[in-house]
Amino acid sequence: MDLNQFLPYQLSILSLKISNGIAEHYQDQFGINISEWRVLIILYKNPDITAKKISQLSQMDKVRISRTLKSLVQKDYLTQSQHPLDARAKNYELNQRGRYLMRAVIPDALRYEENLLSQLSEEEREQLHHLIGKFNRILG
Amino acid sequence: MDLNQFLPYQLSILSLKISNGIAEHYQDQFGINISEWRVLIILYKNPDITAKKISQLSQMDKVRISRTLKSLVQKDYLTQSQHPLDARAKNYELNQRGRYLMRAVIPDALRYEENLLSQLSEEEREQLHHLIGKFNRILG
DNA sequence: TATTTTTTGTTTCATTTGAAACTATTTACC
DNA sequence: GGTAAATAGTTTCAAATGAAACAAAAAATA
Repeated sequence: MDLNQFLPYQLSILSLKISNGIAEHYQDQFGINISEWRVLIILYKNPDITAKKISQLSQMDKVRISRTLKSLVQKDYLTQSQHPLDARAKNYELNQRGRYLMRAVIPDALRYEENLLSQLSEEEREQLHHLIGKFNRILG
Repeated sequence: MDLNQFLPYQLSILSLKISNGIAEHYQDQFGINISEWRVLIILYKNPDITAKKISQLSQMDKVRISRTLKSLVQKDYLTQSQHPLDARAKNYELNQRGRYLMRAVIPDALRYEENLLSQLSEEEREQLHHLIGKFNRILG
C-alpha cells in the first residue's frame, strides 16, 4: 500500500496546498484570514443577516463564526445592529470600509482561480467540475 | 461572486469531508488518529528509518512526527533503536503488535477507497487520476 | 586539531479550533 | 398565563498545531 497513491491522502495534500497558498496570500495582501474572508464574501452577497444564517451558508461552526464576526467588527469592516424581532440575535452587514475591501479582494480571488484554471484545458475544467459535483453527491 | 462555485473553496470542503470521515472511522475502529495512521503506513513500507526520513516521506512537520512517534511507542506499536552511525537519531520499526494492527488497518483503508472509487465510472476514475497529477505539477 | 556551521530531534510558547457549558431569549405546550 | 423545551450566541476548557528556541551531535572548514 502506497500512501502517495491513496486517494484520500492525495486529496488532502492537494487541498492543503491550495488553502495554504490562498491563506498566506490574503494575510499578506489584506490582513484577513480564511474565516474572515469567507464571512466577508457571504455578507457581500447577503447583507443584514444573523450569525446563525452565516453559519448555515458557510458550513462553519458557530463558535468560529462568533469569533470571526467579533474580529471583523473590531477591524471595522462590519456594522452590527439589533435584530428587530429577536433580542438574542444581531444583524451584520459590510460598512463602507468593508465594501471597499471587498472591491479589492474579489477581483483578486477571481484572478487567483482564473490563473489556476487557465492551466487546464477546457475539457479538463469540465471534468473537474463534473467530478467535484459527483463527489459532493456521493459524500452527502 | 458565489463562494459555492469558487474552486479553492470547493476543494477544501471536499477534502475536509473525506478527511473527517476517515479520521473518525480510524479513531473508532482502531484508536489511532490521522498522523499515527500515516506514520504507520510509512513504517510498514519502510522498516528501520529515522524521524527525519519519515518526515520527508509523509511531508509532515518534524514536530508532529516527533510527537506521533512518541505516542506510537507509548501505545506499543513501535520499537525504537539507536541509529548505528548517528547518535542524534533513532531508528523506528513496527513491532509485532504494530504489524498485527496494520494487517487490519490496510484492508480497511483499501476497502474505504474502493468503495469511494466504485461509485465512479472507469472514465471518471481516469479523469480523477489525471487531474490530481496535473494539479500537483501545477502547484509544485 | 579546533572552531564554526549544519543537522536531528525535543521542548516551549502562542494560536487555532471546536465540544461542552453557559446566558439570555424565544417558542411550544399545558 | 406559566412552565418546559428549543434556539442564538458567548465563554471556558482542552486538544492539536507549528514557529521559534533549544540541546546534542555531526559535518565542514580553518
